[in-house]
Amino acid sequence: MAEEEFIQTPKGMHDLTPEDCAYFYRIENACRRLAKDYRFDRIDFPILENALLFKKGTGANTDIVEKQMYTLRTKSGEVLALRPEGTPSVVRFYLEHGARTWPQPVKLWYWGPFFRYEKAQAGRYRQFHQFGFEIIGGGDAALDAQVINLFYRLLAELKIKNLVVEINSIGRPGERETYQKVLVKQLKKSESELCVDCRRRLARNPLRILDCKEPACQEIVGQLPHVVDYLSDECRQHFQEVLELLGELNIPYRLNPHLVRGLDYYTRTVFEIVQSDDEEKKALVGGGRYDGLVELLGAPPAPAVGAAAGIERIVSAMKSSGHRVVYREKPEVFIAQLGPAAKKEAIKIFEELRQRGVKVAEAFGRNSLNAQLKRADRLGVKYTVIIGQKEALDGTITLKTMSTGQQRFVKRSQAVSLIKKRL
RNA sequence: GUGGGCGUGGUGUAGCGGCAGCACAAGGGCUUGUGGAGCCCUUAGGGGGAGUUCGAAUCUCCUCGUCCACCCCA
Repeated sequence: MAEEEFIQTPKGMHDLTPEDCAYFYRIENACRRLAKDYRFDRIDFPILENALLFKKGTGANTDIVEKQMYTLRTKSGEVLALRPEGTPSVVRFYLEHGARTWPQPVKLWYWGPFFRYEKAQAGRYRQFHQFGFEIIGGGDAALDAQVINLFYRLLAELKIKNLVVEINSIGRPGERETYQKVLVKQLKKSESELCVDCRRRLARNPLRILDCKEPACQEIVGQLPHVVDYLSDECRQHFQEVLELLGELNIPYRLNPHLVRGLDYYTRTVFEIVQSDDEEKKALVGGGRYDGLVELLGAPPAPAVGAAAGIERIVSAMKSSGHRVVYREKPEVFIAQLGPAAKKEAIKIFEELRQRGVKVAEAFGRNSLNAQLKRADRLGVKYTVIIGQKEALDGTITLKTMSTGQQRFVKRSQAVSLIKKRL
């Protein structure tokens, strides 16, 4: 590729090509539209945050914080982190801007790059993009349903096929602990039959054993009680209500008793929206309720629910669903010119047409008419305006209809309105 | 973080120890002012570094990147 060392993107970082940008733009437009409809306000927050925000918020023992966070120390000794996710920042924003005094609940959305130091794979990058929708200050099950609904409609609008909402409730911390204890007790009995990883998980993160893929483990897991059996009446009812509302909204969901999310702050509802084409299950959206996070970050408690979507993953899902985004509009008219006097005229007529809303293309950097017409043909324009020395002197243009090859002289003064009329 | 696969012009690929080839794309020409078909020409390549060898894209090692699985997650 290069004689000398060629500098490439760092591992796991990627460029967005014009095509990628077109997809991003398409997705962002859909977000904006739905944000408007569901009354979410857009915010942005810094890419660098105090590292403590994530240690406290996301959880110091989560993989995201423990292993995947880019942290750095500034010259003055502050410890900052490249944001690995958005939710703690949204809560920080809520507190820092006194949004507790705004009409509740506060509905916010964001969009931007996030960073996690992990081994890159398809759909998993070190710099990736997410958008998220969060509702803070409301505990009603209808809000859980609204968040799920919003993301589901968004993906459906982007024509992504085979969408399913996977949902579970993990209750409140106390209930989860009780469940976890039961789990550990039961699993200890058959510890020797578990895989190596799961034996390790038993001590560190027993809930993770639930979605181990080893057949031996799955068999054992199949006989275990579910979290939902350990929920308080309140939580169970909340969950029931969420499910009923999803039913009312005709959202296809699948109860997944093994769905446990990796972040500490989740309570009650947890969900993912997955695209499942033959065997492969790709999570496009993940989220849930996090009633404890506001308090965890040092404010009077406020319930909240939200979710985030991986934009790169949505793009690949759109592509695999056959949704192609056109990133360059087809022009209607091409301006070809020959000679310096003609070029002056050409650049003016280009501008006049553009101002009249005509989609116009040119190749001013090219001087052979042959090459210009070739370009016009490739672009598939309906008309080509040809201006040469002769036209420039006569005050005319040549208007060529590409499909038939016919051409006629038109007075320069009438050219623009004539073209406009004939398109 | 662990294990494995793969890196050849811009893109997709062939050759598998002996002249680096093809297709598409791009630019130019055949046509000094006329596109589409055709023909011709041009640009451009083995990720990087060491080693083995008379000779390496091809074998070995290192390194970088990428992909897959695990892990985790968006």
